[in-house]
Amino acid sequence: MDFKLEANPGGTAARAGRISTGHGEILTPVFMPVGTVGAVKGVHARELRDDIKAQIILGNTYHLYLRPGTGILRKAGGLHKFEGWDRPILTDSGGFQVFSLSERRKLTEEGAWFRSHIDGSKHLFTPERVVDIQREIGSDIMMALDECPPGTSEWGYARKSLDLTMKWLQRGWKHFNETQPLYAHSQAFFPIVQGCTFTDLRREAATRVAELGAEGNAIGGLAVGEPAEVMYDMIEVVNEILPADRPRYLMGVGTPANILEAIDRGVDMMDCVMPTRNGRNGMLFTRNGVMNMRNLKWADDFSPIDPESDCFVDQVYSKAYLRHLFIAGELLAMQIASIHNLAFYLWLTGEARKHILAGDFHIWKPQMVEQVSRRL
RNA sequence: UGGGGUGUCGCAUAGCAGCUAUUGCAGGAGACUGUAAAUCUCCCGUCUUCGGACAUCGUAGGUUCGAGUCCUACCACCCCAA
Repeated sequence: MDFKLEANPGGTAARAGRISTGHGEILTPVFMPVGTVGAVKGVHARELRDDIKAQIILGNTYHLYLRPGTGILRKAGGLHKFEGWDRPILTDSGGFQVFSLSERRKLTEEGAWFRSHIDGSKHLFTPERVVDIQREIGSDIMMALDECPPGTSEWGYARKSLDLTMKWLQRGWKHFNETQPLYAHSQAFFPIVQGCTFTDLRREAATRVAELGAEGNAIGGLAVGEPAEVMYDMIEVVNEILPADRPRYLMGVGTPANILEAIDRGVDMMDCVMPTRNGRNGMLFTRNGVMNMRNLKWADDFSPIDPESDCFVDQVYSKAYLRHLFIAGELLAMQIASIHNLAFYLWLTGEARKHILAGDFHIWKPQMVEQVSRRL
């Protein structure tokens, strides 16, 4: 993997860059659609490529390990072939499941024990095992195993948690360097900065992560219950330390406004389930604000979903029709909403890139933040 | 024209003397941030100073300390005979 910084204009920490991987280039800043179980829910590969213009998508180690299992993925020749996606893939390590499945797991120094949410069986995720599984998945970018503590955690817990994450990081990094890819493309390993909402812990974590010299670095443990302003502060603190010549990945963020604020603070890559999950639940993100498509007010609004978008679904379908599909419980409603939202997120990060390259990002951003935050 | 049955918030249901009338659907709104999520929460008779207040089980009477629940009449619908 290689990263070229193309623009880093004054007046903002925002930057534009270019990541090359064994599955092609990624222009940054970039939003990465989430495809946890080997599928971006409700969206197929041609829509991802042609309508959404996705450059890279996610998969999840925990979910793919449980089902279909690494045996099947190896037989398939890796996740790219299995799911029919020939562009880059990034896999999360299962670290987020340490957070989201907290009632079903137990942490030890050795690793994280999970009781499967599918059949209740017990599994141990160690920093080494998680690298091995991601080798079998064949993702272009793999993530370190970490503990993602809630945003409301106290300093004492955050301290202990960070120590564990750092120990796991050393082991995962060592194992990554001692193992080889199983398929014919290279893989990168991204360490993750934790430290909750505490500046001292974040600085320490960022310093130690930077020392590894990985091909890219991630910021985790944000947008998990803390106020947005605190999240922005933490991004700033961390990005002052993380190397400028490597991509920075902000994990799991966020709303369109969150994404613009993160880019403004020097973040290059982001992912989030919001465009797909909220889309399935009737919420549309647009450049003019947010719409709840189930609301009565759209029942007779026959204007296009997004008149300014050149995305197929935005031009062809009306708001009234989409509302009808949601009220009728039709699958198509969720597909249209997911495609629209992802296309919008990719448009937004693409537009940010254009304005960074043009040198007027600092003017464009505040106005766009205001626009996308409206409730329609 | 006889005989039998049934009427509960838009629809469907539970309740068959004990105080606050159940549940589902439909309808309205909100939530969702490295996906256990096509999920979850709230509202859904009227008024409210959000503490409550007042109504209400086809209609009208009656029995009873107390009636959606029992009795009588009427109305409506359904079924079976002609």
